[in-house]
Amino acid sequence: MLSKKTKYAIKALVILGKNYGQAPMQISKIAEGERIPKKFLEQILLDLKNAGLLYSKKGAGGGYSLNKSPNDIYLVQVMRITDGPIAMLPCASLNFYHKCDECTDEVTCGIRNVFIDVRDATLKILTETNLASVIDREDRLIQAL
Amino acid sequence: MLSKKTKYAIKALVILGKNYGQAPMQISKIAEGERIPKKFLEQILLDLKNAGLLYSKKGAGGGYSLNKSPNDIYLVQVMRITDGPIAMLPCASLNFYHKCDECTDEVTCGIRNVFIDVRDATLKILTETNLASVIDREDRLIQAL
DNA sequence: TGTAATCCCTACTGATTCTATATACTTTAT
DNA sequence: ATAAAGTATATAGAATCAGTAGGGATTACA
Repeated sequence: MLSKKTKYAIKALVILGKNYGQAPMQISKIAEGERIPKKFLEQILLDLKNAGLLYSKKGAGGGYSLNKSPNDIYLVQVMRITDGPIAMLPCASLNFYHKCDECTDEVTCGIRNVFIDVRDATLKILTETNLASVIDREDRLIQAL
Repeated sequence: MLSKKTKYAIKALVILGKNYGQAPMQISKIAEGERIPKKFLEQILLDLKNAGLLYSKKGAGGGYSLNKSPNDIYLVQVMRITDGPIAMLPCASLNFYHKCDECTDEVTCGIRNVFIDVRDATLKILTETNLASVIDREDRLIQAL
């Protein structure tokens, strides 16, 4: 399961993606619109900013905006910032690898082998899906109604 | 991430798969071989038994064995027994669906839409991979050395 | 028939992680 | 100045995870 942190992060980024090119948007506005606890969202957006995804402006009239185009922010980046590994096993992770405590020979581990396939399948989608794509999906879903 | 419970469950099932057709195997033997805490493994095997995957025999000379062929036990079943949902979002789960607290309209949610795709990609592998396949992967990995 | 081996079942506990909340500080526009 | 924002760190309650404990029930076998 995604943590709420990651879910909130993606939701906020989608909102900011829809707002791309316009004036910065305040945390409180996003928090209210998406029904996310404001102080929690503050931390999350700060993480995303420190990771380079967001630009922020302090003071009156300040707020957050995307630091790059919605076409250049992929879900996989967000998830790695907020949740860490994509893989379901530590020994199958590309960016957060570590050995399983109890495992004696990971090279010939069939379980790891399967979960590397699962990771690759997941990664394929998450590295292809950017914010623009998520927004586009929403547009299509609305059209379909 | 998979819970350790699920990882242990799969490991134990793979061992029992390799032992399929032979005499039942004791918890302690599996626990030692796979370096899994014995009392923890007891609980896990009990769950798998109650779910119909294992047969058990009490008393001296007793133990556990698979209740069906390694060809008929799929990873998706095991994971649903021990970890629950496969999907990364509750609102994207087939077997453990529930609504996201903060979500106002899940039908047009682009995030959900993406994670349904992720779920399907994951599910494709997990519903195709059975214990026999995991064992086969191990054989191939050993051959490749 | 007794005893050791084995699985069965429930309760409990310590550690960790998650989901926030609290408090105070810094920067900026007006 | 003052108010509106983001920045930063600490704290806390709840939930979950990972394992432990202790006994109970069943069975094989001497």
